[in-house]
Amino acid sequence: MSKNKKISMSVVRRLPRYYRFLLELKNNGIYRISSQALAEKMGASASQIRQDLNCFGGFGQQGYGYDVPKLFDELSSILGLDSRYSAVLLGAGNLGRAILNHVDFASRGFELKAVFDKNPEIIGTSINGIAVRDVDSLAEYCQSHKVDAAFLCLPKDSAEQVADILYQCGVRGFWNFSHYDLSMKYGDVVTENVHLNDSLMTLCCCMTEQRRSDGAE
Amino acid sequence: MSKNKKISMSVVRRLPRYYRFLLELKNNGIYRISSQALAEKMGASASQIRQDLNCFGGFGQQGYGYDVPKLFDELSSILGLDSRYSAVLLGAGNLGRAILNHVDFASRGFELKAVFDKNPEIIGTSINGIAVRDVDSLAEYCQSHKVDAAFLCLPKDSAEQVADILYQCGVRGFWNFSHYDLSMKYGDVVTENVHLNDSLMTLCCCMTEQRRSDGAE
DNA sequence: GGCGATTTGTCAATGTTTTAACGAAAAATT
DNA sequence: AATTTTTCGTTAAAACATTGACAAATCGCC
Repeated sequence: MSKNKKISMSVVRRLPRYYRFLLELKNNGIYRISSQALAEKMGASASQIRQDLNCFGGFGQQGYGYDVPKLFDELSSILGLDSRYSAVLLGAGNLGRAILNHVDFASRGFELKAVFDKNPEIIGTSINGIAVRDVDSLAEYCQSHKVDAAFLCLPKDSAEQVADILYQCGVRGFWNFSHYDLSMKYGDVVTENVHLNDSLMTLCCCMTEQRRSDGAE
Repeated sequence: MSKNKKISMSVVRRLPRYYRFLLELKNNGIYRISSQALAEKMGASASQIRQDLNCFGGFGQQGYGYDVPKLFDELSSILGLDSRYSAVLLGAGNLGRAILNHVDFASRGFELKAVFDKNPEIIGTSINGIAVRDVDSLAEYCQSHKVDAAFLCLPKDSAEQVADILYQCGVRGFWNFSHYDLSMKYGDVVTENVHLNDSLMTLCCCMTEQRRSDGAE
């Protein structure tokens, strides 16, 4: 049913947001919505919504709109949320632990299998029911277990070291919180970068820009 | 010196990365670099780098390239990192604490002044030397202290509640980790969203897309 | 100090993304 | 059952972003 054209990254980045709004509609018992109504709710243009959804096939119906539960299911499928990608988390520091506690992996298509760190004080302890292992045993673990994805919550230098091991063991998906640029070295991996420091700098930049233009007015 | 044309968001989002690479060059004692060399290092095109930097004025010199320390200083200034925006953090749960411990606010132009939460068990305790206050005292605090920015590390519903208070007290910069859409309601605020769950879904989507196209080959 | 090599700043061309317009299909209404 | 309204899917246009090309400026060398 899906059109065989590559989906642009701009569209992919909007899909999770559609998914969220559809879920909310569904939970509120709304079973039908028009692109216009959804656009107003989301602060987007109706045209964009129709064009985005049409990348994957015509889910709507003229004169009616979109069937909410159906569209929601289609989105889940497009996003691949029914997957069970096995994942490991690297670095059980503040950030890693926050991710562990805060993110619901299962509903996003991942199954967290193991956590690794190099700090002897926390190796052997348990977080959210998952034991923290010694990072030295990473290669061994990856060879005996199929690992699809890795969540990198460690500093740049450590990230560089573990990335090599992970890549050689066939890991091709990375959720990268470090400043190490994976995609520079490995061409065939899927990388999703989350750079918190960059994000905060961007905020600072925009606030400063606004302040300057306010002053200039 | 800066050209009076609005900088596009695409450019702004690249600036922190330039900043990072420039800092590294500077730390390595490299005081001069051409757009070509920087492009290779960053995996970008030389043309893009020249065009990006030129939005702010001609920092380079023909036949020579760019002076690293000078360019670094210019970038700091463009990003506004010498600012001292006063900030408060809302929500001292896992995520909030991780942000507190993990992010260096000062070097990104912010000064964290206070932390608020609604959980009685942690109100009064101290994180990183900053006392956690009762969120009920937020309005009072904001009225007696100038607050430029807020970091929202709480669930959607709570975010909605505090956003109103913050906006009414004049806060115009938001680092938003919640799923509440601030920019929908308030037009004149600067919002930088970090949606971890969306990010993970995006990774899942891209991995699934790759898997599908691998299978089709 | 002159000359070839280097490298920027900028303009033009290309590619991508968003918005607008409209025919066609289905629903709602009379 | 016919007509009006709604609303999609699609095509065309506009806006925006990236890449390529080259003249002009500066550097480094002889």
